[in-house]
Amino acid sequence: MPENPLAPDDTRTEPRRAGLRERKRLKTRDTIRRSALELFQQRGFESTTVQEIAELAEVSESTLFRYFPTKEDLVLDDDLDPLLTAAIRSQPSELSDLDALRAAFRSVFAALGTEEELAQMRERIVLVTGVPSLRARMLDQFFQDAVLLADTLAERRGRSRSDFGTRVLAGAVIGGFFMAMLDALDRDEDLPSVLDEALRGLTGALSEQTPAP
Amino acid sequence: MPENPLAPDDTRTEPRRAGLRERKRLKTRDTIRRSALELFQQRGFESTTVQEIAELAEVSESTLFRYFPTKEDLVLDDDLDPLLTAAIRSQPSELSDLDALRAAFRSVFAALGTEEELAQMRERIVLVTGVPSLRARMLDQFFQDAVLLADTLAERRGRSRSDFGTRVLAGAVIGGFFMAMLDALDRDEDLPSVLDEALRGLTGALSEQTPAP
Amino acid sequence: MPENPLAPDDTRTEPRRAGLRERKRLKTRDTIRRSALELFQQRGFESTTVQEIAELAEVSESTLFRYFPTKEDLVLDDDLDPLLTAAIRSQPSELSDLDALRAAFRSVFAALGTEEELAQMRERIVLVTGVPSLRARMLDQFFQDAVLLADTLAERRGRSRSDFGTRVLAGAVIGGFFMAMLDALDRDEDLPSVLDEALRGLTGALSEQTPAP
Amino acid sequence: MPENPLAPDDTRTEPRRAGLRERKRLKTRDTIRRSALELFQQRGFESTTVQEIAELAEVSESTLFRYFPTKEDLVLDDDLDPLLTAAIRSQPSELSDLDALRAAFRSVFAALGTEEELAQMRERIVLVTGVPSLRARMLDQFFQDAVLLADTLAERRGRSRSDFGTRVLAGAVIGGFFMAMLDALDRDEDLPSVLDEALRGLTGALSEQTPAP
DNA sequence: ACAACCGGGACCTCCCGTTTTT
DNA sequence: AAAAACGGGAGGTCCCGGTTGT
Repeated sequence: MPENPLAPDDTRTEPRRAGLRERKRLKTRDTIRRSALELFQQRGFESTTVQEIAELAEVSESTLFRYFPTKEDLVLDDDLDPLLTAAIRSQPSELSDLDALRAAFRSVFAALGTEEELAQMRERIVLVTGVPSLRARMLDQFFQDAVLLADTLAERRGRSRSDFGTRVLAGAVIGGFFMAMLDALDRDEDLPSVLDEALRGLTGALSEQTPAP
Repeated sequence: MPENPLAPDDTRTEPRRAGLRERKRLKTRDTIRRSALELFQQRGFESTTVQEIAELAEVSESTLFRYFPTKEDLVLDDDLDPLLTAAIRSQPSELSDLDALRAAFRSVFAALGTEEELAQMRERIVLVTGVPSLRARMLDQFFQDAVLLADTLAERRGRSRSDFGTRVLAGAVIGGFFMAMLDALDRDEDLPSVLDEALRGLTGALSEQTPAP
Repeated sequence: MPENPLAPDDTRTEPRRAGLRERKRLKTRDTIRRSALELFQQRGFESTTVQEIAELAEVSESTLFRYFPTKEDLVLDDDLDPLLTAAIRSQPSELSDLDALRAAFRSVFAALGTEEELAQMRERIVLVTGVPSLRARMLDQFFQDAVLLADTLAERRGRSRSDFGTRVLAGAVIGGFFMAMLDALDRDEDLPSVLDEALRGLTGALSEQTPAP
Repeated sequence: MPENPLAPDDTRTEPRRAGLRERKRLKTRDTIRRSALELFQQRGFESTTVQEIAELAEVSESTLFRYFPTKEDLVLDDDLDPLLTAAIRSQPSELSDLDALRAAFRSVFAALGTEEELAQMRERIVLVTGVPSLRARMLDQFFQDAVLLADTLAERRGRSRSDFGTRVLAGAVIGGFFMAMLDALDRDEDLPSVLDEALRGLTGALSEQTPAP
C-alpha cells in the first residue's frame, strides 16, 4: 500500500520539506480550526454551524469538509500523537514506564510553547469535556492512542508489542489523566501543571496501594 | 415545569414494589432499548434511525421519545451503578482503594448470578466494544460513573468527596479495566475472571513501576 | 471547440496500428475501467466515488476525468460493437434476421477465442448482472446498441435505416437474450452455448406463439 | 412481518376505505409528482432541483423526500404492475402468450382513461427515454418485472413458474416494447396505439422468421 | 391521548469545472 | 502538461418540535 500524499490528515507524518503547496495547506487547516474554536467559544458547539465557520475562515464548505470530515474533527483532530511517541522513545530506559510517560508529557507540553497554543488547547479541552458527543469520541480516540502508547512503551523496554500489563497501564494512565482533566477545569490553574500533578498523584496513589510483597 | 412522572432516569431510584403499570413501563423501556442495541449492532449508531428503532420495538416515535428524550440515552444503562456503590461501601475499611474496588467488582459479578444474565452482559459488551460510536458512548458513561465511584471510595475512607487523588485513581482503574476488556474479548475466557485478572494485572503492573522508596 | 485527441470514444474507430503512445493510452484506459468495475461491484455504482476509482487505478482524478468525462462512461464498453456489426453484415442475405443474428453472435464468440478472454467476459457479465445499478447501466447500453444492430440488419436486407419492425425485433432479441443470461448464469454452463441456447430458445418460444396463417 | 400501514408506497395495495388522512396523503403524493413532471418538462430533469419541485408543490423538502426517496422516483414510481398482472390473468387461456400480453396491455391502457393521465404517462415516457439515469433504472425495473410477467403468463397456462422459454419471451416482449417506445416518441402518434402496433409488429416479424418446420 | 404527519434546518457527500502549483 | 486543491451547488439523511387527524 503506497503512501498517498493527498490524504488530508497526512500532516501527521514527518514535516517533509515544505513546498508552497504544503505550507498553504497547513495554513488553511490552521485558519479553519482557529475560526471554529473561536465561534465555538462564543456560541457553543452545537449552536455554531459549519457554514458560519467556513465563512469566517473564508473557505467553501467543501474545503472545510475536505480538511475536517466531520464537525467534531474540528475539535478533536490534534497532531500530538507523533510528538508524544517520539518523546516517549527519547526517554532514558532506566525510567519506569510511569515516569517515562510523565517526563514525555512534560516535554511535549513544554514544546507547545506559545501562550496562544496553550490557550487553544485549553479551549479545546473545555469543549471536549463539556460536549457529550465530543467527549465520547475523544475518549475513544484516547484509547486507540493508548494501544499506540503501550506499544511504544513496551518497545522502549524491549518487551512484546502486545504486552498485556503494559496495555493495562497505558489505559490506566489515560483514564487517570482524563479524570484529572475533568477535575482541573473547575479550578483555574495552569493546565500542564495540573496534568503533571495528575500523573504524580496517580503514582502516589498506586504506590500506597501496593506494599512490596 | 411540572414533575414528569415518566422521566427516564426515574428507574435509578430504588426498585419500588412493582405495580402492574410500573411493570409494563419497565418492559416497554426494556423492549425499546433492546431493539435499539440490536440495530446499533447491525448498522452502527449513526446509521440507525430512531424511526427504525421505534418500528422494531413496535411503538410510535412519540412514545420512544417519551422514554428516551434523545437518541443517545438509548445506550446508557446504569443499572449496575447502585449495586456497585453498595458493594464498595460494604468493603472493610482496611482494604486499600484498589483492593476494595476489586473485591466489589467480584461480588457484583457473583451476584449477577444466572448464566443467562452473564451471557447477555457478555453479548452487550462485545457489541458495545465492537462498534466505535457505541464504544465511545459507553466510555463516556464509564467516566461519568467514575466520579460516583471515586466519591464512594473517598467517603468510605472519610476523605473529601471531591478528593483529587481518588478521582484520578478511579479514572485509572476504569481506564485499565477497559483496555483489559478490549484485549480480553478476543480470547474466549470467562468474563468475570478476565475482568478480575484485569484489575490484578493493573495492580501488578503498577507495583512494578514504583520501586520501593 | 477544437478536436480533442483524447476523446474517450475515440477507441470506437478501427484499431489503428498501435504506436507506443497509443498502447499506453489503451492500457491506462483499461486499468481505470477495470478498477471502476471492481469497486462498483463491491460497493455499487452510486456509493463508489470517482476519487476512489482514481486511487485504485493510481491516476489522478484529472486524468481519469480526461479519459471518462463522466462517471457513467466508466461502465460503457462497446468494444464488441464493431465486431458484431461486421459479423452481421457478412451473413448471407438469405438468412432471416433472427438467424443472421444468431449466426453473427456465434461467430463473434468463436472469434473471441482464448479461454482467458472468455473467462474474463464471463467474469464481467456475472459482475455486471449481479449489481443492480450496474445491471441497469449495462441494459441501457444494450438498448442503445440495439439501434445500431437494427440499422445493420435493415441495411443488410436493403430496408430503410429506421425500419420500425426491425428495431422492435432487435429490441426483442436483446431483451430475450438478457433474460436468458440472467437465468443462465446460475447454472454453470459454457457461456457461448448458453447464449446460443438463449437465441434458439427465443426462436422456439416465438414460433410456438404464432400459428401458421 | 405485520403490514405497516404507514409505508409511503403502500398505495399499491388495495384501496382501503379512505380516511381523511389517507386521502390527503394520496393527494399530496399526486401534487408532488405533478409538480415535478411539470418542471421536468419545462426545464429538463437534471436542471430542475428538488427544491423547486418542493416549492411548486408547496411542501417542504423533507416531505418530498418522505414520499419519493430519490429524485428519480418522482418519475419512476408507477402503480401499473398490479394492474398489468391482473389483466394478464383475466385473459382467456386459449390466447397465446403474445396475444394475451397484447390484450392485457390494451385493456390497461384503456382503463387509464382520462386524457390527463395519458398525457402524464406520455410525459413520463419522454423523460425516461431521454434521461440516461432514468432510462437505466427503468429498464432494470422492467426486467425485474419481466420475471413477474413470465410467472404470471406461465401460471395462466399451467406451466412451471420458472419456465425458461416463457422468461425469454417476456424479456423479448419488454425489449421490443421498449424499442418501440423509443421510436414512437419521434412520430407524434397516439401512445397506446403505437405500443399496440409494436406488439403486433413483433408478432409479425417473428412469424416471418420461423417458417413452420 | 396517541399516533401520524409535516417543517425546518443542520450535516455531510459527491460531482465536475476552474485555478493554482509543480 | 500533469497533479493538487478549491468552489459551487445539488442530493440526500436525520433529528426534533409542533400540528393535525383519529
